Amino acid sequence: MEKEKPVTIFLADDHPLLRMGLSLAFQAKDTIRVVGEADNGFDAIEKIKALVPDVALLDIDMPGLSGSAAIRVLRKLFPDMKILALSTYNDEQYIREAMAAGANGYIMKTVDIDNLVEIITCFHEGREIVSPYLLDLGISPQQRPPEDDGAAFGLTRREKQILKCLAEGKDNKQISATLYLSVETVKTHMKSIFRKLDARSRLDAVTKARRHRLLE
Amino acid sequence: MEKEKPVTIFLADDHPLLRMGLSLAFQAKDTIRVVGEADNGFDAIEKIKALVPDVALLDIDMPGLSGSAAIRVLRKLFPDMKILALSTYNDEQYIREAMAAGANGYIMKTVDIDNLVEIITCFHEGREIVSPYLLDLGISPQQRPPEDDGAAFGLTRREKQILKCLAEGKDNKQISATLYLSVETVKTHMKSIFRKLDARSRLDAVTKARRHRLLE
DNA sequence: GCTGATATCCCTCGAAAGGGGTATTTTGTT
DNA sequence: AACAAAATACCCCTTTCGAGGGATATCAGC
Repeated sequence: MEKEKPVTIFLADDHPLLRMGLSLAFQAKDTIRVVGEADNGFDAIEKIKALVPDVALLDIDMPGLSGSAAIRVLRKLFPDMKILALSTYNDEQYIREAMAAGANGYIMKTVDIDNLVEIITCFHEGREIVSPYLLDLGISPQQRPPEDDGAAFGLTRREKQILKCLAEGKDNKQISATLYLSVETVKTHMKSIFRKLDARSRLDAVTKARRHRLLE
Repeated sequence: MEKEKPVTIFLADDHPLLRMGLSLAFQAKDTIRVVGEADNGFDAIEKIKALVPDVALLDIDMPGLSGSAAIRVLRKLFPDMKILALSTYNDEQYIREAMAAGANGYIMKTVDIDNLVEIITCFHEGREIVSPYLLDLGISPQQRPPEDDGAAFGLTRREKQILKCLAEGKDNKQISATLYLSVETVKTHMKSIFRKLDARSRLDAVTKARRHRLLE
């Protein structure tokens, strides 16, 4: 049997402990080699551009640039790179978001290590793995990101920040404290968000934001 | 220098990868010895009852019995055990919840491994570590759990129905119309839901429900 | 019988939300 | 410099929430 080159993989996750777990799990396998790590989306993109690994394993929930946003960028830079989203949640919206951003797969952090290794090697061999869960949702991998959402909903930077706070369940007072604004200003922005999203309540706004992947 | 017995520690987290990371990090230190692991709250309680470690490190977000609920139970069984909550979120409410359940400390998963080791050894030596963050929230460790022993989430059928309506963005009036109830009844159930989920707003309730996969 | 859990309904009251304005300052782009 | 867009802040107002109190009725289980 010929000796194959190991699959090179890049890890991005904001939890050092988890990265260590992954690294060590892969070290034990000579078919996979970890070539780099990052703890946020920005860093991940920069390093991946430099390292060009076979596979990028990106956590969805990272500070700064989120995994989904990073995936979107990477998918444009490397149309053929195998990108796997890693996440704590099996939330349907998160999954759709990641897949829409251009991920080739979505993996739960509850995954067993051997399964993960198997998934990665299969991916590298060109076989697409579509879990029954993804099929249930009617999602198939390798979708191209729907023509750059640039327009979004015309939300400004500030409005997106506030929307994000909103999605975290904060009330106006907490949001004002988080962003160092007056409550009145938050209310003003909130009105703009509601108008742009055609939402009638904060819950409605968050639901619509999730649906349209505005939370990145 | 005399040779001390290593601190025995129990790990509970539903992510095998993270547990592996922790285990390996501790293996490198001869001052800490991992005596057991679990991937859910029920299992953790059973094993901890059998093993009686010096320190229990429990993830807050686990399927089945959550970390906070497990902490509450363990605190009653072992009033003096050092219990540390581990979490992805630096959400004030989560922190308060864990501390109220009887945790001695709250640790973010973004923690550096060396810091974690230091924290644990300090704890074992009897020194309480109160992070500036906890102080900001006016929280001090070693609080006794307030009797409230609501096991899992224990939502009733009706409460689940209302929670679902809530997640759809309905207000109390719409919910009452949907379920043929008076608004007052909806409010009563809503209060129960808030209490059980420890939510402070409807958005918060929905967020927590999503996180704990209560919406299906 | 008693108890506990569930479900239903009612009241008050202060705090937040939500909708309508207007106005100033900052920032970015012609 | 001129202009547009964004960000900030405040006013008014009504409705809805959410936290306190209660209360009654049913049904299961001991």
